[in-house]
Amino acid sequence: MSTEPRWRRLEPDERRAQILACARRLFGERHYDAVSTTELARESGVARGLINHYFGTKRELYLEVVRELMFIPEFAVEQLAHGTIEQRTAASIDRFLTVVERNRTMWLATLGTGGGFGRDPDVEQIMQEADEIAADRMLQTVGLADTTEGRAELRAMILSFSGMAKAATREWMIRGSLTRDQVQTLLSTVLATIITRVHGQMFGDALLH
Amino acid sequence: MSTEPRWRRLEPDERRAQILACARRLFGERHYDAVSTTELARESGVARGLINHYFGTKRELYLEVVRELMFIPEFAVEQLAHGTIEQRTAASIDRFLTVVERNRTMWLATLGTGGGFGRDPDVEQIMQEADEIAADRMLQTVGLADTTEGRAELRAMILSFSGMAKAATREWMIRGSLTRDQVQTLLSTVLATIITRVHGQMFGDALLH
DNA sequence: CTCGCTTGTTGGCGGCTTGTCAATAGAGCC
DNA sequence: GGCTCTATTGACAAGCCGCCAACAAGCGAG
Repeated sequence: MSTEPRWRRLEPDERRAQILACARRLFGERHYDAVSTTELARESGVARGLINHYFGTKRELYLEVVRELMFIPEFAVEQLAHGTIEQRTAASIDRFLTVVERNRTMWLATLGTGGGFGRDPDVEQIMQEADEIAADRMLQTVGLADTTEGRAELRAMILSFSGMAKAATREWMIRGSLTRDQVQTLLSTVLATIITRVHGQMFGDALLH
Repeated sequence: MSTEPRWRRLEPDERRAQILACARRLFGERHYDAVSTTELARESGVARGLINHYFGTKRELYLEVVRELMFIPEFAVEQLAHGTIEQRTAASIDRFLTVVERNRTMWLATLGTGGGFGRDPDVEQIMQEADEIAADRMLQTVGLADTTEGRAELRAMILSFSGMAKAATREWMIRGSLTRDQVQTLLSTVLATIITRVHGQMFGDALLH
């Protein structure tokens, strides 16, 4: 009789990726404790114990999924260093929205609740790191990466701004209460305002041109 | 010998509130599945089964906590209908920050991560409802409650704005990267910009005075 | 071709979790 | 005191998770 193996032996990376993909799907459609490791294993076509072997804990697997989702959309950073502040912010926002539009599914997944009760320090930290990377990228894109005066404050305000960017894209893509053009106008106007008026008012406006 | 009762019989509302308070505390300091109903019951000084009796499910108890946290800070809505738009937004933001500062703990708990993977439709919906109430309240406070033209869009933009408000208060209260005054300047300037420039540009600016 | 080694993978055990439900016992009322 | 109502308990069954010893896929050496 044919002795076909009962299971295939995969490279760790491969198996890991396979489980991770499955976890991404399940955690994407239901919340944490409505997904059991038993189901996770069954869907992955794998023994339950293997999940612990690769990720230690259901929770760690979950965090891995979050981490993966947050850091993926690293769109090309391109210097748009010419033009007025208004032009630069407009171009920057346009680029941002295009990327968001293109990675729609992924982006919606990372959006989640939009400021939740989560109260999960680990998730919180992952988000924060991702946000900071995004903020620095934004500073760079607008061509203010090497601002010295009030740099920390500017960065903090960009971080705040990104809270609005998330909420606005949600209005656009999920609720449909704003069009893309309206979001474009809203975000670029506000970003320009933050840089010129708010930051300018606080620290003088040497950085405007 | 003295026959003191082994447990006191309380009014349903009272017992409910007691458990809820305890749940608020525990869910506040640890994430969902790190809190067991056993612990919840022990801390509440109550049998485990009673939790199910009152809330049905651990998860429903959790959602109840979220709901309570989101809707509590209903600060007095006071018409600030005089002054320029700038003055009104400034006053409105000042009021907002004062309330936040006063209910610091509560607010931080509701803040959470600021746009998470949560992926919990129930929590999501609760947040959304709370946000909409807050947005309407904001419209009212600034004295634009009865705007007719582009009302839906204005509301959507206020909702987006509240994403920034949350992020900014986080920068201020948790990370300390902005002072309260800076947040005040940032938020009121941006809010005024949204109303006058952005909304004004889209729909004409009949509503400015 | 076979043996043997490495290590990816399994399967079941132990402890703990959660929802249910019949039984229990506060506390107000007559 | 006794009766009733129902808030509350406690134990039970099902299921979940982390652990770990045993198993076997696949590869290289002889």
